[in-house]
Amino acid sequence: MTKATNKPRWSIGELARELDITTRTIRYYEDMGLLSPERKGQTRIYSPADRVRLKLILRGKRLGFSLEESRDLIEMYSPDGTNNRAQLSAVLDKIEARRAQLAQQLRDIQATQQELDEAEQRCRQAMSELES
Amino acid sequence: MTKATNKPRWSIGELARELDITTRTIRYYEDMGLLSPERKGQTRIYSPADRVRLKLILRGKRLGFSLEESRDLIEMYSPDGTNNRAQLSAVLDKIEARRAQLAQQLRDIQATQQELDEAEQRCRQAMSELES
DNA sequence: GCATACGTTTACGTTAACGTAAAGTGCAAA
DNA sequence: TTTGCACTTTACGTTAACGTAAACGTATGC
Repeated sequence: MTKATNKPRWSIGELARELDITTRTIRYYEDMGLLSPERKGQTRIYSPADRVRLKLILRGKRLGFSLEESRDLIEMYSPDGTNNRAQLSAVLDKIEARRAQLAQQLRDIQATQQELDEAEQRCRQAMSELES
Repeated sequence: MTKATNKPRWSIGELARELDITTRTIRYYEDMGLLSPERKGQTRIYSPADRVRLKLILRGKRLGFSLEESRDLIEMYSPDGTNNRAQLSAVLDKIEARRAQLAQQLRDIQATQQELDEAEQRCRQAMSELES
């Protein structure tokens, strides 16, 4: 027996509103091969999986990734046509490389946070010294 | 008495080689108002402070910041023409906003790291199952 | 029947962040 | 002196990631 609960679907406009992007952007990601929603006639219909992929892309953008990089990442998550040992090994290498990049970004964030702390200190100091 | 030790200086080529960027890039940052090195005649001469600013820009790039954003950040670090209370208060607001963004990026990194962990698990699992 | 709202494709426009090439300057070694 | 290297300016070219506009289908309410 299959589940009776119909899975939720979204229109392009609904997703755009929810994620605060334009429909143009969503269609562009599809053109770039990052999404491939179902079609009901001409109209695009997005599944929960499509929505997840879209959110992953937006998360990548917040981290400064290019669409190409996000596509790469998402492909690592989904175990699709990766069957032979050489391919799996290549994926492991890619994962390791990404990990190194993320570690670098983490260090960069921490350094920036610390400098913001110091800047705030100096700022508050200047304000307190400003009171005659 | 002033320090007798002459402070180190760099040519544009030296900095480019050290930081693995092109001289074009460094000049572009100057055009955008992110750097303003001394000149000896026509030739640019970079101080340790210039070098720090350049490194800050590159760190910003690794975090996906635009040059505009990096310029903003660097201005927060250097307490230049910020004298009156309104300006200082505005800087504090900017600092807070940056902090929020960095916190979001940190969450994004952690989520990505975790998904990489899971992807690696599945990958290794697939490899072990591949041994007949 | 017609406006309104949503969807579609096609296509040209825009911006940031450089790349690349041309043409010239200044100095040091051969 | 000329060759070569590093520096300079000017200016046009390029790419990613969309924005924007035109022109068109389709359903829904009045």
